[in-house]
Amino acid sequence: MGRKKIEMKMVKDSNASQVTFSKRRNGLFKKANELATLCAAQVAIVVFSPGGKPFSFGNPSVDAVTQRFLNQDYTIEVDPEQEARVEKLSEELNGLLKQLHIEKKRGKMLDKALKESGASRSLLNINELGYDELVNLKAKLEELQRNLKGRVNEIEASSSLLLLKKVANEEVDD
Amino acid sequence: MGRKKIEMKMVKDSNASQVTFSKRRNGLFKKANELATLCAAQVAIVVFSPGGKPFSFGNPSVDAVTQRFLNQDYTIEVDPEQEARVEKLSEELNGLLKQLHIEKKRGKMLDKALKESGASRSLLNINELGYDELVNLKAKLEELQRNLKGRVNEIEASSSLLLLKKVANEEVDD
DNA sequence: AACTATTTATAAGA
DNA sequence: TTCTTATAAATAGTT
Repeated sequence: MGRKKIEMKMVKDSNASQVTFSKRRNGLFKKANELATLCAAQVAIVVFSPGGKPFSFGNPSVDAVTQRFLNQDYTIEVDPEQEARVEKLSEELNGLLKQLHIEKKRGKMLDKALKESGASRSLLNINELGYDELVNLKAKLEELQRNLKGRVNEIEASSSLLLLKKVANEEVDD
Repeated sequence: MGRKKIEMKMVKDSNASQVTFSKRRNGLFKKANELATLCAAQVAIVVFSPGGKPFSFGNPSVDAVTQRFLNQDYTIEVDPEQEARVEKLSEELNGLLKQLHIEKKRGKMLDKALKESGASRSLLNINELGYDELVNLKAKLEELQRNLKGRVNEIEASSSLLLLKKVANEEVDD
């Protein structure tokens, strides 16, 4: 759909391919969003770029759709040995969760203390910054934002697909 | 893209909606296929129709994309020791999921054969004995998944705090 | 299911 | 990267 018709299956030079990927990924996600909005459907998409970076779209969320897949479950055959391993894994994960919880609390306390002691001072400092310094700070914040956004995408996609994997093995059709 | 422009978010009469859903789902999957073919990208899509029926698209397969996601490193600023443990747990879980899938397929085949033979389910000792255990395992896996999801959330929250703190510090330093 | 009138997506180009 | 534009492709309403 453009200046010329393109044939399928070409691995153009990586530069142009990157542009095409970016455009078409946006298009795909837009279509998915329209499908969800227009038809009250639930949609989850995960894409790996040629460079290996993950992207995801979900309505209401990748996770929600995933959960729904999980719940339309089938009978499962059990192996007692497996059951024991799963139990062990659960315990280990619980242990990790406790540690993480502790660390998280510690981080929050530090953050809170930081804000209380230095918040107003920081604002004053910002006012005293020169133009170049402000530009610098802005760039840093933007980079931070991009990094965090990408991170969140990856985390969501990873955890969601962990759930998806069990059930989405065969393609379903009318 | 049609006779008239349509506004987003309308729950038309269920009949027309069904047609729209079908058309657009096909379009979405086609786009996904083009993206995968053209850009050597991997794509996985799952859709629930308004009627609640599941559809999926995958290239090279939903399962393959899923596997790749699983093998990704999505930890952030965790201490190395924990990171190693989580990695190990992920691998173990991955293995369990594989086995689970195999067992699930076997269960389906057995079930199908059973129905075709017309035999009563209660006559199948092995299957019947395993049922409670199967339910048990299913519940445990779901719990495990919830735990893992919670852990990812915590990692995300922790990293956010760390990053915010870092910026605040840089801010003061400047 | 097919058929168009239109809208939308996008390949190239800037 | 972002925008512009010519054209291909998707699709809403119709038959």
